[in-house]
Amino acid sequence: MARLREFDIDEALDGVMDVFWRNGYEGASMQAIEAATGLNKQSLYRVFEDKRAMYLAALARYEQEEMVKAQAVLTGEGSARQRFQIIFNGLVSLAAKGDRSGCFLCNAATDQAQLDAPTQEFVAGAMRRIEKLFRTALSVSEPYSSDEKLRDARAASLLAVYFGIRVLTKANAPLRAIRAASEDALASI
Amino acid sequence: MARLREFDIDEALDGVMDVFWRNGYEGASMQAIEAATGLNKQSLYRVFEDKRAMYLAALARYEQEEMVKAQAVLTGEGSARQRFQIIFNGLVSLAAKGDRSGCFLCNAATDQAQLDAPTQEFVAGAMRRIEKLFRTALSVSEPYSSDEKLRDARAASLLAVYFGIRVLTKANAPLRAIRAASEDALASI
DNA sequence: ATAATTACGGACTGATCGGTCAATAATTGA
DNA sequence: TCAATTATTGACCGATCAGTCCGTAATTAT
Repeated sequence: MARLREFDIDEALDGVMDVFWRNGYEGASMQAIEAATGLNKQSLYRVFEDKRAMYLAALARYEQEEMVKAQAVLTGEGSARQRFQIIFNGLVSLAAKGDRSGCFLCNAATDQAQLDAPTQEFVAGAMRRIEKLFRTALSVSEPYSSDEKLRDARAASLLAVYFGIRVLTKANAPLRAIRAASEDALASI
Repeated sequence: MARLREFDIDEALDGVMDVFWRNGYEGASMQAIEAATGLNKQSLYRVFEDKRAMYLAALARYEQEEMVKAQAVLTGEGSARQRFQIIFNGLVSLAAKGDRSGCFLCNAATDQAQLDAPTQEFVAGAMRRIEKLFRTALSVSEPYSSDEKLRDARAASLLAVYFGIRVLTKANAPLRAIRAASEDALASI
């Protein structure tokens, strides 16, 4: 008995995500979000409580999209090293292509995690989920399949290298450094 | 022939740095900077062109302070591994103490590097300088003293782990993960 | 002392911020 | 067809933003 919404929420979220990703929470103006989504503010405020809710929803969408991709690779075929090779080589070739957008989750960690409790909770949770996925991927190969302790340590270490590479990328570090960090990490597996 | 400035620029810069460090560029209001420095806006604008100049000056001061400390350790005594042990253990105990402030340079990389050219240039430069310092530290021990290629790769890798740990810290990752990443990195040296 | 100069601090600026309101358009069930 | 409901839109809100102006205080050379 009423008019139907004309836009798709997930499509709009892609625009919202893009603005927050590039500009950070405070740097993202509602004006920019309107432009990126092609929607009027009010249409967005009907769906989301406030700017903060848009941010969290965008973060959740980012994680979901990235996790699907990562999961496909890390729970797919090949040895543990081969699986991580796909992930890390992906980072290197992204940087090589000139894509310096970095990682939205990583941005959220440095930008908002210490200022907003829900963001902190979400980011910490997302990182735990990535870490768990890393562990699962390592588990398919020796010595990780038999040494749980080593597996967990290596998963944490790979997580750190992963975020480190994304920071280096966003800082326009030379491709050489990004490639070296990636290859060194892979060699350790 | 004129009145003298009553405050110390570097002391003021510490306050400025603190606000930008915690809140990011856009999240830092001049009002907050006034409160943190105990100075009136106008006193700051007499010294710095604008907010952006304050940000860059704060970044420069951060790098200078951190580099002095890092240099003392990394060009000091002990094997390469021992030197990095001091650095990485420092990160772990900082996190253990509940200090989740992270790294200002790392924040700047994710927050402003892609939005402001001077910031990007500065951050990229600072990272290059840290990388160089890492190389120097590695050079004192075998096999790095004889294998330049391995040394450079390891320096880049350690740089990535370093920033990764700082991101994990700011995201309130469990101390266990931070410690594991640190120990794994040290074991690789 | 006084003239010259500069620091200080609070009032002020226009612009933009996130968020809301109210008038209008569209859709639905009855 | 019409009553009810919701989406859309642009105007609008007070607050805050970065930055400026200007009257006053302080300092120094003369």
